[in-house]
Amino acid sequence: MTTAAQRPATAARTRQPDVAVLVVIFTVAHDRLQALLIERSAPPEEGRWAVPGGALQEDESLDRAAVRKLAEEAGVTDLFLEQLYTFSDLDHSPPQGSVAVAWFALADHQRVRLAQRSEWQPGWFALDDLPPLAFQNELVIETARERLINKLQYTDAAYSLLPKRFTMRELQRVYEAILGRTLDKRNFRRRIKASDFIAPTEEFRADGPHRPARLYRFTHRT
Amino acid sequence: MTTAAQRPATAARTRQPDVAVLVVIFTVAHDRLQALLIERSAPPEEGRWAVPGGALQEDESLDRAAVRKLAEEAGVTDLFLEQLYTFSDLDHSPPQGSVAVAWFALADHQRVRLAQRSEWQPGWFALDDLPPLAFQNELVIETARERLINKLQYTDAAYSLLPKRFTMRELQRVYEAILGRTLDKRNFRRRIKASDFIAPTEEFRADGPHRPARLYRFTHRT
DNA sequence: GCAAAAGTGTTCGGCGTACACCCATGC
DNA sequence: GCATGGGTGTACGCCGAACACTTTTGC
Repeated sequence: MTTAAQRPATAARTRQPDVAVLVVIFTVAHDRLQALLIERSAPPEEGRWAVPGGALQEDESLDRAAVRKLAEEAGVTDLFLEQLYTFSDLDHSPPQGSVAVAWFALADHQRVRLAQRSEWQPGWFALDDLPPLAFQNELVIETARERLINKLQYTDAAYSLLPKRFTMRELQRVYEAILGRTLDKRNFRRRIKASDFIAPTEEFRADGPHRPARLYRFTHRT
Repeated sequence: MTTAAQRPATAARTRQPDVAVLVVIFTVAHDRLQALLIERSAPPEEGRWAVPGGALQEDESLDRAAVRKLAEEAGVTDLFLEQLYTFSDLDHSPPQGSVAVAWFALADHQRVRLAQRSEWQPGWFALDDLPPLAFQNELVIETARERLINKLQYTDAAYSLLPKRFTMRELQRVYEAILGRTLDKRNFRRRIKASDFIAPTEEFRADGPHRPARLYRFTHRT
């Protein structure tokens, strides 16, 4: 026996389950980690909020479906997007077998342009202040948050949460919002500088009665 | 818009793609990391080998499908099994949209009882000596190997590769086979003992003209 | 000149790594 | 008594964490 992809026609007693793609879209705004949610204005689970998602379109690969969702809901492309986990039976209503492939994305809040619709309006919610969610989406979001915290330790994933030029302090605030704790300024700067993820520019930004801050850029992407 | 699981009937221009479950089953035998493969005795990809898998059965969740596959192919239950990644279009034959949810499992070689069939015979292959594979299964296996190496660093995943009682040397050989390099005996023992994954027993095993080895057991599982 | 945020160095403990010898046994 | 694998301790470099003061600017 082998996979359906490998031998589609011969397996006994199978069915073709629903396959959905979910995209947890994170941003950091007002020093808080936020997720994009959409209000369900019709049953089932009417009035609750849910992670953006939808069925796989015809002849569409998973990655392209995730990219499409991101463009549809947040009007952005070309940012951090990674597969998270594939959930089964999130609606836990027998008969079982529904499959939802969850992804998570990181978006610079300033660049996002939310979809405008008459129904199913989207909105940002801080992770520590989520509304009632549909379909066990708490689980999906929490899984995404854990992965994000992990990714942050050893990748430059944060590039996707900030504009092209940013100050060290802004970067630190992003890290603090995600990790949910304050960081020591000196240790943070040393660690980040040693990481090679970012490089200094010759630009500075003055925004108050204090010394202007040097601007940095990510080296790897954007 | 929301997930198919969440709103199955309304998405436009969707299809129900094939959903398969793949299980990469690893074992360590003869000091080598090996994977279970099945020979395809019919087209497509006849004569090539593939990771065990099959279509999701009716009303079956992904986890149960993976557990079932493991029992069918290797005759084992109750071992390390973790979702790996969900691949799209492994057969890369348009029309696209096939979905394969890959898992990986670790099995004690001594406990495995391979399925006996007239066709589609299974066999073990060392990872550094794989036969020609079907459907980009190299990618699946390599992804699994990377995850396994990672898991080994900070979990007790190896519990599933060894019998209930084992010597330090046996454990070290398992680690060495997976990591692909030799380890320092003293450092290995210190690190493992500090990890709390294992505990010493009062049993010893004598198997040659030398000092008998103390047997250990995993604390967390088995 | 003062308020406000930017920027910078040192100390310490834990952890991974390198490395060499004695111990218990079977024959 | 010797060959064979089991079993142990120390020194060092790196990294993350704790911690306080000086610099530059606007008003």
